[in-house]
Amino acid sequence: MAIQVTLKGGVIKEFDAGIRAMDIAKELGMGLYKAACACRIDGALCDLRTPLTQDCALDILTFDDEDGKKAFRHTASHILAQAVKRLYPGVKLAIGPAIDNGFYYDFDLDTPLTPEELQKIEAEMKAIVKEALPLEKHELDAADAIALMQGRGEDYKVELIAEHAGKGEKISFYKQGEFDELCAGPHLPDTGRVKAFALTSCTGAYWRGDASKKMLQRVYGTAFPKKEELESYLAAIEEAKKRDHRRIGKDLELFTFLDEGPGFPFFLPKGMILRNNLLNFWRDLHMQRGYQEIATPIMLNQGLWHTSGHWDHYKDNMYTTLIDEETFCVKPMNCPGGMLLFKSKRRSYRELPLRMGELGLVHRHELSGALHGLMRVRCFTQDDAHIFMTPEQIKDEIKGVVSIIDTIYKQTFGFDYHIELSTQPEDSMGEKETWDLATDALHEAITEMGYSYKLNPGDGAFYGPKLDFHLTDCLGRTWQCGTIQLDFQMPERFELEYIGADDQPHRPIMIHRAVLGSIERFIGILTEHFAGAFPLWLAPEQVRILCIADRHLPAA
RNA sequence: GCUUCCGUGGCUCAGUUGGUAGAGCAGCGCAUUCGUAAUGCGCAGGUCGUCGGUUCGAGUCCGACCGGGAGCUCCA
Repeated sequence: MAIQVTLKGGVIKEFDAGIRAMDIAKELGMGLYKAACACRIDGALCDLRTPLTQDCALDILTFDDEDGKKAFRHTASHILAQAVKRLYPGVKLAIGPAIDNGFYYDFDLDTPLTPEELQKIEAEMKAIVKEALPLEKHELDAADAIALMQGRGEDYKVELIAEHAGKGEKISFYKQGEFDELCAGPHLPDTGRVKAFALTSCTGAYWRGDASKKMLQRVYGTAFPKKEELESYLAAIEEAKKRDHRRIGKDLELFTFLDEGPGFPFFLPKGMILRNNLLNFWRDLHMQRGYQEIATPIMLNQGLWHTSGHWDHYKDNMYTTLIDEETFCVKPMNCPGGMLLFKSKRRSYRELPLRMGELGLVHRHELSGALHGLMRVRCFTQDDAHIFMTPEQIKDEIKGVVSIIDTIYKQTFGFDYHIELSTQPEDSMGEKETWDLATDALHEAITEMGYSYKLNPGDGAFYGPKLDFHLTDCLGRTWQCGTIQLDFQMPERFELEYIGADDQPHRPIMIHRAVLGSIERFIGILTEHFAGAFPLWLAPEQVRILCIADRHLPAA
C-alpha cells in the first residue's frame, strides 16, 4: 500500500506504507540522513525509526532544530548512563535530560566520580558510540514496567513510572544493546551518531530537586554533531573563564572579598571610581526624567516588616538585632522606607506621579553556597525607585521606565535585551480585576512601544504582575537586571492616600522598579562584558603615560 | 544549607612514599637609559587558612571549624 507524505515546504511524495522517516531522509540525500535527529509526524515528535502507516505530514529535525538538538543530547545522556552501568553495575539510575548547553545524568552511586573516573566513563562512552547500537523503542503496561524496574533494583525509575501508572498510559523504553532505559524519547536512530562529546563536571544534585531528598551524583556533559562545534564551545567556556569578573576585579583592583565578611564586597579606590561614574550617570539621567532622590535608613523596627509582609515571607533571610528590647531588621528591600516617606505628609493628586528614587543598600542573608562574586552577594545597592500614581497614569509611567531602561542598556552600553511579562501567581493577593487591569497596562504599554515579550504565566510577585528586562552580553549570556513591578498590595497594607480633584481620599497605585538591578552585579556584568576594558567614561584608569627619559625620573 | 573539590609569601604556582619551606611576577636597593611581552645584580617577604589529633617528627596523614570553587536548593 502506498501513502502520501507531505514534506517540509509542502512537497508531497508517495512511499510504501511502513517506511521510516530515516529511510525517507536517506532518499532525500545522505546529508539530511546523517544530520537527522528526530522528526515530527503530523506535528507529533517521533523517532526516525517510527514507521509511517498512513498519509501524513513529515518534518525531519536536525541539530539546528531545538527538538532535534534535544533528541541528540538526550541520546548522549543515555550513552553516559549505559557507560556508567557497564563500569559500575550496582549504580541506580535517576534521570538524565538534555539541557541548554548539553546534558546531564543523575546517579545514585557510592563511588565518588572523580575526574579520573569521568575519563574512564568517557572512554566507555566512546566505545558505545563506536558500537553504533540502534535505539529501539518498546512499550509496556505500567505494572509490567514497574515489575521490570523493581527486578533491576532501579528504585528511582519505579517511582517515576508509578506517577504515570494511574493515567493508564503505556510506558516506553529505549533499548540500545544490553542497556534498556525508561524514556519518552525521541532519540537518534543509533549511538554512532554522537560523534563529538565531552563530560565536563560532576557535582551533587538532589533527587527531584528536593533538598530533603537524597543527594545524587550528577555528571554534566555536552555533545555536538561535529568535533569543531564541540571545540569552539569548550573554547567559549575558556573565554568566559578569562573574563570572570572575580579574576579581573582582583587584577584591576576594583573590589575584593575578605574572610571577615563572606558575601560582603569591599570596593577599592579604582572600583569606586567606576562605581561613582556609573552612579553619577544614573543620577543625571533620573533627575532629567523627573525623579527625586531619597535615602531611607538601613535598619528599621520589626513592626514595619510585619506591616510590609516581609517578616512572614522572608524572615529567614533577614539580619536582625535586639536593641533596647526591640527587634530591628536590616532592610532587605527599600520599599517600606519609601512608603513611610510617601505617608509622611498629606499628598495631593497634583503631586502625582511622584517618582522617588533611592540607591538603597540592602542586606539579605543568602545561603553560603549561593554566593558568587558580585553576582550574588549578601549586601548590595539597588537602583530602586517607587512611583506613586493614579490608575490613569500607569501606562505612561511604565513607558517612561522602559525608555530609561532602553537609554541605559541599548543606547549607553549597546546591550541587546528582551522583555518577559510575569502574570498573577496562585497565592497572590488582591482582586482579579485589579490584576487584569495591571497586566493589561503592562502589556499595552510595551506593545504600544513596539516591543514583544515572552509570557511567564503565574510567575509574578505576590503583590502584582511584572516586566523583567534581560540583557545579552558579548558571550551571548543573558542577565535579568531591570524590573517593573505594579504593586497594589503595599499601598493597601500601608494605607497610602492622596486627596483627589474630588476632594476625596484615594489609594495610589505604585510601581516598584530598578534598571541596573544591583549596582554590584551590574558592575560584575560590565566587567565580564568588556573583559575589563571599560568605556572611557567609566574606566578608573583612562590613560597611562610612560616616562622613559632621564628627566622624567623622580629626583633622587 | 547539601554533595564534592580546594586553601603554601601581595599575585600565580612548585613542594617526591611525612623529616624542620622554593620559583616567577609584584615590592625595596644599586646599576643600566637600553625602543615597544617584560635589563642585570642584590634585599626583604611565609608560625604552609584556624584549632586539635596521630607520629620521635606533618605543608605533606586524620578530625572539626573558617574561607573559596563547581553544582543542587534558594533568589522578595
